[in-house]
Amino acid sequence: MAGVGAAGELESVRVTRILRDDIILGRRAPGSRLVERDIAAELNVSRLPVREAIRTLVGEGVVVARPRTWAVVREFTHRDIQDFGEVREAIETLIFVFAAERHSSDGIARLRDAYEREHAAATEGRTEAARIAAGEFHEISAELAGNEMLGELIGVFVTRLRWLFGQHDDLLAMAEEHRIILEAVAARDVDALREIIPRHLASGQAAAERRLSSASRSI
Amino acid sequence: MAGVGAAGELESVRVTRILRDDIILGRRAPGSRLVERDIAAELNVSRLPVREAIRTLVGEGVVVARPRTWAVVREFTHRDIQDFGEVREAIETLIFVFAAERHSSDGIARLRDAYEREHAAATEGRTEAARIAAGEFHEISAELAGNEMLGELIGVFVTRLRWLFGQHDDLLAMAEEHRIILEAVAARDVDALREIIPRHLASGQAAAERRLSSASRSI
DNA sequence: TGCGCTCCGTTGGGATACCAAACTTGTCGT
DNA sequence: ACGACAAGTTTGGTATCCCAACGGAGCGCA
Repeated sequence: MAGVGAAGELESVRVTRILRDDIILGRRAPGSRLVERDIAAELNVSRLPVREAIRTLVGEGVVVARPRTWAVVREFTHRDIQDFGEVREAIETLIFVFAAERHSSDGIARLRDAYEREHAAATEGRTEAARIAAGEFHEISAELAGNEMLGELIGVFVTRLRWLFGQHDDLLAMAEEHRIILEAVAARDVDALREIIPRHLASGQAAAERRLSSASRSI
Repeated sequence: MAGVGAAGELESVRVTRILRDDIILGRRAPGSRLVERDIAAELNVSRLPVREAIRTLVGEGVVVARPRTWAVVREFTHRDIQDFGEVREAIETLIFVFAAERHSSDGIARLRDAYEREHAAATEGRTEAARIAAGEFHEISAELAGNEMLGELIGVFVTRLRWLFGQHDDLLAMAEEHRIILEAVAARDVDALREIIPRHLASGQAAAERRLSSASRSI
């Protein structure tokens, strides 16, 4: 059965996406088991794509696997969130500073477009759309930074980011912060950015901490 | 034949290490094909561990794989090296600054030990030993930084690092730079570090650029 | 000569069956 | 209550088989 997945998409990619979404959306709780054979049965695929998917998610840092036992959805501690925040601050600062120094006018237009879509969605209460646009805001910024390694780096961390910080409550506040960042990038005001970014991230940090507390288990 | 690998080590890990070393040591040239079946035959394993290994190396950024074709050893451009250098500067600065702020006296002792071994090896012309000690210097620093995410980040980049920057010619100069860093970390002199690190990395950068030129092919 | 197209061998992605090693877990004895 | 042991579970790996997609060589056409 199944046989061919859908439209040329690799099964392993499909499975990865499904599991990743399950984790990010909380359908698979931190600490819950990821049993290859069970997941394979659920999704009507063999163990192979599931294995690939789990490896990928381990690489993305949201799954923990020890040899010869089941993998589990990673349980983050307050400490992890704090550590992650520190690293994130350095990376995001780098991105926006580079973006400020190197952007083209066309790039700024795209960034502004993403912001405006985010703002509109946030205003109208379209939660999901606002989050997607906010994500694009960051993606475009990484692109404007003109450093592909930075893009790869983000790629490794983006799942964790979405998982831990995807719950930013106050969408309007986030959009407003993005507006401020946007203007600073457009004005190539590096000094302002070095001050703004840490504050911007701090608010998401607080949301992540709260989220962890409410769902508290782990260590 | 083969059957059991060695002492509990997973085959996929063993294969990964072999391929990684092949790449880092130049036994597999940039652009050369990594054909699952061939490698499996060479190493007397099935295709699965080879697949895992290739995936891992893709994650480490030294192999490029597109669906349904052979993977190739990544070809780095001057641009890639420069981009990587920029990112590395930010990360390493973060590491040493955190290490300076948070280290214990015990940690400094270990760092000093690594430096002294590096210096001794460099003085006596023991190239390999000097490089290993230099690597440990960085590892210990990352540990002292007290941020596990930073450790994970380094883990993703360390292979690339070893590959691109592993050819630092002047071992004595590198050891001397590490001494300066060591003293700054010990003295918790963050400002000095923010000035030192970029200079430290620039010398390795130059070596990497030279290396790429001499082995020039690629784009 | 130079360009595009087709065809075929190659190659990875996946399915299936099976086995060994090792991790979990529950039980039993002290 | 606690530890050793046994049984069940789960992954890691091997061996095959099949298929779709890719790469390249060769062909034909302009």
